[in-house]
Amino acid sequence: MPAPAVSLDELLDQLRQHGERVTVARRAVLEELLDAPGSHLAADALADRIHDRHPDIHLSTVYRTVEFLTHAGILTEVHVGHGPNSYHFAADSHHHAVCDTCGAEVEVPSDLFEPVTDRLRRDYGFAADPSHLTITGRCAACAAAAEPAAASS
Amino acid sequence: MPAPAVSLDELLDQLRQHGERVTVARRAVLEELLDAPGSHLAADALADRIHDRHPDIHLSTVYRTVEFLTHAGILTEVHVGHGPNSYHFAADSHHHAVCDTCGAEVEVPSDLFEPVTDRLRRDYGFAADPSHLTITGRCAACAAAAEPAAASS
DNA sequence: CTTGATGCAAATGGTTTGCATGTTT
DNA sequence: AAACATGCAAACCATTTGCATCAAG
Repeated sequence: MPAPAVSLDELLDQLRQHGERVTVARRAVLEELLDAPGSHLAADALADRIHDRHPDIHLSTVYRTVEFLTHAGILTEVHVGHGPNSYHFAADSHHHAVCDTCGAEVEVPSDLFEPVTDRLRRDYGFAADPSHLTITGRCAACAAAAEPAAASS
Repeated sequence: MPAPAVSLDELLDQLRQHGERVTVARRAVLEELLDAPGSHLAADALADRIHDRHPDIHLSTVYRTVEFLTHAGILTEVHVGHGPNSYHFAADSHHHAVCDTCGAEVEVPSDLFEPVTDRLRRDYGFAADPSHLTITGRCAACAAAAEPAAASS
């Protein structure tokens, strides 16, 4: 289980050192993300959690904050096939495989795409950034349920 | 250059054989996709092209049509990082690497993700379907422009 | 005090949907 | 004629933005 690679204080210091302001919203976003299961949340879900303690923090602020933190290199924005984007710490590099059928998420190591990025660089000079990627498909359970016939003999 | 793997008539027959109706919109969508550069278009662009000959075909119909054709197994829906989804023939399997900076698209062979899908299956039992994936990053030109310093020595 | 972040509401872009009508079979 | 696809307008969702206000430095 990948523990958060950094602490809240470290992150806030990192901001201050770059001359960026530490605001309630920024602290709140980082806090919630730090103790989110899997450390990744969509803006919507993030706002919901933040509202428990800071009912005044607006969803648009959450959007602006994750955008800011992403540009600051602290967060990574992940594009999930359909569904909203989600955010996790850039330091905690990993990918997700999301089941189209049941929505289950499998966390996969960050080097999964190495063969892909290597080949893209070698063959096309393309510097791929797979950090935004989410793989879709069928999880083990759903795959088994979907093709019971194919499992025989 | 990957020529269309199937002809319009074959596709229409395929529909008829499954008891599905052949309509003006379906024919139009298939026609435009067949002669689109790279054989992939977003719903919006698809509608624009269709409007040249069929100004009456509504954008929502295009959406319903590509959805239908996707479920019918004829098209594949591709999720591009930001930007709208695009559609291409399922038979013409390939992926795209899209440059974050200039928007250039590199077409890459369909087996690119094989190491990824293999590993997901082996390690997680996850039946990945990479056909919807688009890789983002920097194309050769933009990567070179972005890091001139790193190229020295 | 100055710059920059936030709340709110309203706009945006992509996509979906309800319903009456038109088309395919 | 029956079933289904379509046009249109309106709804929807995720996200962005303008602007006046507020807070961090």
